[in-house]
Amino acid sequence: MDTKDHLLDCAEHLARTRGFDAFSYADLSKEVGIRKASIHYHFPTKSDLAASLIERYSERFLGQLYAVSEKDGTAGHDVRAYVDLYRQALAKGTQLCLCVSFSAARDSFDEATLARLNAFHDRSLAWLATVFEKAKTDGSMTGTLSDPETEAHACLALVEGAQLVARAARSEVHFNRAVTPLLDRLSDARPH
Amino acid sequence: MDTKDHLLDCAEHLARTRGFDAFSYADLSKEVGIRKASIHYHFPTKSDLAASLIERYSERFLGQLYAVSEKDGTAGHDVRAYVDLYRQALAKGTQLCLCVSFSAARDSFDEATLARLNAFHDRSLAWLATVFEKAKTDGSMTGTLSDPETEAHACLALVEGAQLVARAARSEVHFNRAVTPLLDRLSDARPH
DNA sequence: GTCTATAGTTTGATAGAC
DNA sequence: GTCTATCAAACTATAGAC
Repeated sequence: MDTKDHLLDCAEHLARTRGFDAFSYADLSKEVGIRKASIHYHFPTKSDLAASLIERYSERFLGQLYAVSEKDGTAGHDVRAYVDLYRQALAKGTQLCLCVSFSAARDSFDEATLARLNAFHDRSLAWLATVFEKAKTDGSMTGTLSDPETEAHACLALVEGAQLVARAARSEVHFNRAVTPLLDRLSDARPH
Repeated sequence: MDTKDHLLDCAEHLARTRGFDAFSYADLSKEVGIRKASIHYHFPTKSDLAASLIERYSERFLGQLYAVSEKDGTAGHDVRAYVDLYRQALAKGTQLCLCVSFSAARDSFDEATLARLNAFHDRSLAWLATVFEKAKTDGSMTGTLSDPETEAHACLALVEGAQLVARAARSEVHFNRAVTPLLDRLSDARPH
């Protein structure tokens, strides 16, 4: 079971740097240190690997979001934590988060994996909507004119796009620049 | 020269739907109606094809942007036209624009193609910055608190992310929802 | 669970006829 | 310019020994 996790770790790294369609079992074999055939024992097809990757990523990431919102801080704090997760995943401009990588390769996946990808986005949007709903009452954000669901869609698109463009330029600065107007709307905004 | 354009058209379509790493010369051959070997006459390597694709796309898209800003309308009008270009490229949730597709596959390209991709983003950002600069004086946008370059980064990230997420869900509505807060800041905003 | 060996297919790319 | 024919390499996946 330890080998399986190691395989998932390396496969996730390859998917986030090269893209899911741009790495093979041979590449994965080299990174993990076992033979190609042994990978097929754990993940019979690459499609199985994709399903396991998005499932693990989704649980892990959403778990982090729920941990943030359980802390009972301001909505501004929650939004900042959300943006921080995407900045961390960017890894100084070298990687995408798995959901951005998988979104780009969406036509390569089967229905089960696509369903999990869509479920991840839906649950992210639901989490964000509750945060923006909270912002309406705790006063931790300024200029929240649109309804919470709409703000949620805009926030998700912003961080995913910021990550994509920043990785293309290999520049964390591009990410920070793109999210500045959002972070500036938080009333507990720190100087930058 | 007509065959070359036809090849570029089909290759662009494949890159924008499946991804650059997920189509082959065999796939392209079927769409265009000539044999694989004939494609190599026009584009000796797939790397040459990538370079031609991003060059043509960049000239075409930036040409459309300059045509918009030459019209001497409000900044609000320019931003709306910019968002419209990305909505059109989304094709009802079925395609990405080439720059989003290429950004995701960036590690598959050589230096020349990467330079053209980065140049496209830089020129887009420059165009957007002049638009947001104009917005400061013509009063066609509300709540423009950040400086023009920062607003440009946020706008680019928003439309690219909105397109990526909307295509993943095969839903134009996701795109429209994500860009609503931006469009609502335009003083000539239409009801929706 | 991991290995060697290999099947069967597809990949990007080339040679040479027309 | 397009074709047929072909290449070597890489691909996903399987069989069977250990």
